[in-house]
Amino acid sequence: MTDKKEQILHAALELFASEGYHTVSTSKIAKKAVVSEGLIFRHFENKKGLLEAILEYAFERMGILLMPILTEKSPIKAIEKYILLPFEIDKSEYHFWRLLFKLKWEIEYSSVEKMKPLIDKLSTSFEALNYKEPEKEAEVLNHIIESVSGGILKDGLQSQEILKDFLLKKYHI
Amino acid sequence: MTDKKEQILHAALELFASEGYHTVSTSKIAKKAVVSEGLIFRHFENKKGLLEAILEYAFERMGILLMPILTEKSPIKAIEKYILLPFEIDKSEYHFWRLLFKLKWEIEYSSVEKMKPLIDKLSTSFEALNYKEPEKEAEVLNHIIESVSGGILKDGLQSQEILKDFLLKKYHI
DNA sequence: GTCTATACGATGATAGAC
DNA sequence: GTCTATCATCGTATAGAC
Repeated sequence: MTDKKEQILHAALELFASEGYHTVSTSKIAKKAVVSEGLIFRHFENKKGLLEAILEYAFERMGILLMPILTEKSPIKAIEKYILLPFEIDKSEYHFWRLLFKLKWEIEYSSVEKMKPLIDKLSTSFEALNYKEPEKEAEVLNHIIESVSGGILKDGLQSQEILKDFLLKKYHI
Repeated sequence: MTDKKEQILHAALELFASEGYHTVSTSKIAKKAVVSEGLIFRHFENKKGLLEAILEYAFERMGILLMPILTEKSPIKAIEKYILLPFEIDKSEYHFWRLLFKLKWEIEYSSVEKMKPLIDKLSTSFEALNYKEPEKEAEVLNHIIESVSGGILKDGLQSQEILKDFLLKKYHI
């Protein structure tokens, strides 16, 4: 993070995440990153290019976060890990994930595609556990975790924490 | 909708819903409404005032939509009605609800408060049906429907329709 | 109630020097 | 790689005439 390009990326991430892409000006980003505004356009073609660089990084991070679930051999453990996911996110990364939730409605990106491997994993896990309709169980659990995650990012961990044990019990964990 | 004020409201709703509050300019709204830009500021103090007028209307509409659930005597029917809600929304009103989903992340408004009566209703319904932890069941169902609704608004009805019967079965309806 | 004209700051982006 | 200076355009908002 000693590099100015990194500084820009970092400042933009925080600002986009907390205030949204359209509301944040390049001038504001430059000030926060303590660089000249022009530099932003040298490193990234334009404002949208800056956003895309951040998104790329974000998706990479999401992949890393999901990896332990995708590689989990035990079906019950895979489901457990997914349920616990939103409750164990580090607070320092909230703004990071908030950005993805915000952008899902602000710009068009196919979250469906990105989540496909996860849904598949959950689906085979439920299948291994003899659930009647594993794909649908996977979709529903995904919906629950998605909305719980949104709740945590909007209103804080404590707003959802009571659901943690309840969900684990619900899925017999 | 013969009134120019109505025309502005209508145009702004459509534009905000499809493109977001911050991206849409007052000039664009004026063009779509076929009125002068200045008129917007006569009827509504400023752009934010216009948004608030729309939001007020939106919350009123949400109240109307939820009313049949809140007044439903049969607990099982109340739950059924709530599950069916996102699947039965008229396509012509999609942009309307999309606006609320978008704004939840774009500006700050307490969706939690607005949903309180619904959660309470679901909670007492689950209680009447002898569920062990009715409040939590209510929260989880609310999460499911919230995320399913989001899916429908983003990717269309058909993306979620397979879950309709599954959810009804899941809640023994 | 409605329109035209306009003020004026902010914004994304570029050019050129170091 | 980085900064300063600058620009054209857009965006919100106001004033005044009809």
